[in-house]
Amino acid sequence: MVALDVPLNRLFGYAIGNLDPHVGQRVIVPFGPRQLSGIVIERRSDAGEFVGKTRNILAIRDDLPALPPETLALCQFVADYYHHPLGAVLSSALPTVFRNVPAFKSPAPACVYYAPDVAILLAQISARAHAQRRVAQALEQPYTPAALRRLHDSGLKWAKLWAEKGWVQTAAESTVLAEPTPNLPLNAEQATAVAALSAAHGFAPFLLYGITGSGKTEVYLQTIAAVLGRGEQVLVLIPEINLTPQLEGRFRARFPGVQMSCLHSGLNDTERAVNWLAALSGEAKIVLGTRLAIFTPLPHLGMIVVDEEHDPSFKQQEGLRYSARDVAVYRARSAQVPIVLGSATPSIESWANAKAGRYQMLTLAERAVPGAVLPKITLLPVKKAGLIDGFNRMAFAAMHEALARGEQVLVFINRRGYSPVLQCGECGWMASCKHCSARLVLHLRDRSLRCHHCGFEEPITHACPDCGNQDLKPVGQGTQRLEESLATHFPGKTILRIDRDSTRRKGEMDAALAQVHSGEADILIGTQMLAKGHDFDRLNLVIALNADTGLFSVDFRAEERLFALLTQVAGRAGRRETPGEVMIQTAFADHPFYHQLLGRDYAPFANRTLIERTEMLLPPAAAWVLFRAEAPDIEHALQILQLIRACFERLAPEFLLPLTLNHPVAATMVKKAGVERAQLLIAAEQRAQLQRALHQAMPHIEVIKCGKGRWTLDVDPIEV
DNA sequence: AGCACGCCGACT
DNA sequence: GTCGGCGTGCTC
Repeated sequence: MVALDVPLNRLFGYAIGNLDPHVGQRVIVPFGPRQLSGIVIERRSDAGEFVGKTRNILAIRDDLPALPPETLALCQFVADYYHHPLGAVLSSALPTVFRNVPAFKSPAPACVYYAPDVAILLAQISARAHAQRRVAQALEQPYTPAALRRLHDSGLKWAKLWAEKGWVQTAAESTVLAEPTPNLPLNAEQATAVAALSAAHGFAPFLLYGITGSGKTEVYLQTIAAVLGRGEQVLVLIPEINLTPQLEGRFRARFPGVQMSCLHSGLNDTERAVNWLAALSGEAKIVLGTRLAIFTPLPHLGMIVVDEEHDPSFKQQEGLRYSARDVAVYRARSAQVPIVLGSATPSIESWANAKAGRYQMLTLAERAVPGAVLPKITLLPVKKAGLIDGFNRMAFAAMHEALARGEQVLVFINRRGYSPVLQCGECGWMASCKHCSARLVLHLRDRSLRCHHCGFEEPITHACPDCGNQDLKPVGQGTQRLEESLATHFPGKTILRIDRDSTRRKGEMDAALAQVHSGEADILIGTQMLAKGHDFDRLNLVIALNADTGLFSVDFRAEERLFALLTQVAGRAGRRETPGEVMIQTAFADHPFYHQLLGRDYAPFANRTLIERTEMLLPPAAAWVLFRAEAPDIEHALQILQLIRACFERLAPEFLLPLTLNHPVAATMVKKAGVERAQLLIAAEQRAQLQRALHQAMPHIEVIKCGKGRWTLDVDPIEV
């Protein structure tokens, strides 16, 4: 029986001929008129019902090792739980080389570049070649070609050039010579956490709840040292952000003699395959990667770490909609190893598990740097009359003071473009997208109106199409407009805007960050992109605008995400000894949310949120699945969902009774990229009840004829 | 998902 | 007379 990447929820049986395929091996099989690459799932002695219909396996691909049974079992679990065909799960879980019919050729062994004496190298490089100097400085530590390329587009080219001249040396990756960076001293809480984690054995889930700057990474590093000491492998999952190189660097510096495999979106297929194979063979002791890395085969797995476990990027939002965090917990249980979920703002799901005693909570409430204090948070009211270009006067005053002290200021606004709405002053018409039920965003820089949902773009309209009025007004504020108004208020100051528009091209983000670090920029304007991880030495004042938009969302998880976001934004201020200051402009200063944010303690917020969820039977107090349908018109989409709902209604009472069957409704944004969308929510108190019902209903749902429409299933959706 | 087969409109 | 539109149906 072979699993193939086709959207059919079954395996396909083939005759083996004179071949001897093993379970887990990759085979090439005929499938209709084409040839596909598949994975052997099972060997059966009887041909059973397929007598006369079976065709022969064409070839066994032994260029890649067979998948170990644990990996197959993990994929089978994911296929069952997320109701996705096993072949499709395998296809998204494995490196692309497994999908291709041509054989995989292993590339030349990896090497690293390093400068034995950085001073000599730097002396050869012009003082004005900032980028080259940055790369040269980095070569104090050994760098792989991939890491060099990430450092700078031409990083590898320069390193090769310097190697020819003898200033830089190469070595096989495994023979690295650097001294490990020393362990940082632990405070009492960190020491307790490291001791508990290092001593854990068997399946033991931990929630490492540590405030920003409490030194969670150091806890991971010292725990990992203990696991490596036992000769076991460690899997570290991290969110999908551009911080992988920093973390990778820190790990490599701490464990210089230890082979480490990175698996993230910055790698090409070959690099990915090589790292994956190193993990499978057991050579790589540390695997550091984004959500996809959860499927990496690890014969000697000893521990799993999920850093920033609350981060939404652990949930894949298309195709196989799995949660890498949840799969990680399942994997830790089946492999009987400890797992650490770390966060300053844990997901309410994990919080509930800790409160119920299913996870052991480890708390880091102190900042790791002695004497470092938490930033002071102030709420500034937004009263229309008192605002200057969207700013409260106090915010301006604070900015003036900070700039006068020679510090940097970060203004955080989660809205790019010039203004989110272009409106007619006469009749109230607003520019909206042809293909989506959404407003067009005004981008003055390239004189366009753009849809942030489908990418539609058109030139700015100068007269109202409804009433002909020529006085169209931009309403509201985006990053570009903010940049413009701050330029007039702070003449002579360098303003740097960092959003998706200003960092679209490769390398622009790094260049912008370098500009911040070199001190060239005085005022930073940033969106979400800037909220995570980046440390700026001279930044002590952060101002957050329009935070309220997250407060009254239709999505019940919006508050939780806003808390995490503002905590991260606040983390940018005063990372060193100087206390930072965070000013949040809000029209709802009395809201309990802000009350708890000001307390700077996530626990009361999480506890209140958990009580609310329990009272309202929302996750994690209930299990949810969401069917989404899309079609050229909304009626068609709703009708598909109605047919799906009917499949549940026909279930036997033992399956039907535990369910809450809602009715199909139009999606919050009905129309997106030209298709109309609807959704159907089905809930139950227990995940298991929901799963049992789904397994009963799916065979009937799969045969529904959808015409021009289509449906998808999202188990444990995180966005509704 | 692909890819074939199949049955009706506008073209050299 | 054909080229080609995309509806339907199958893949061990």
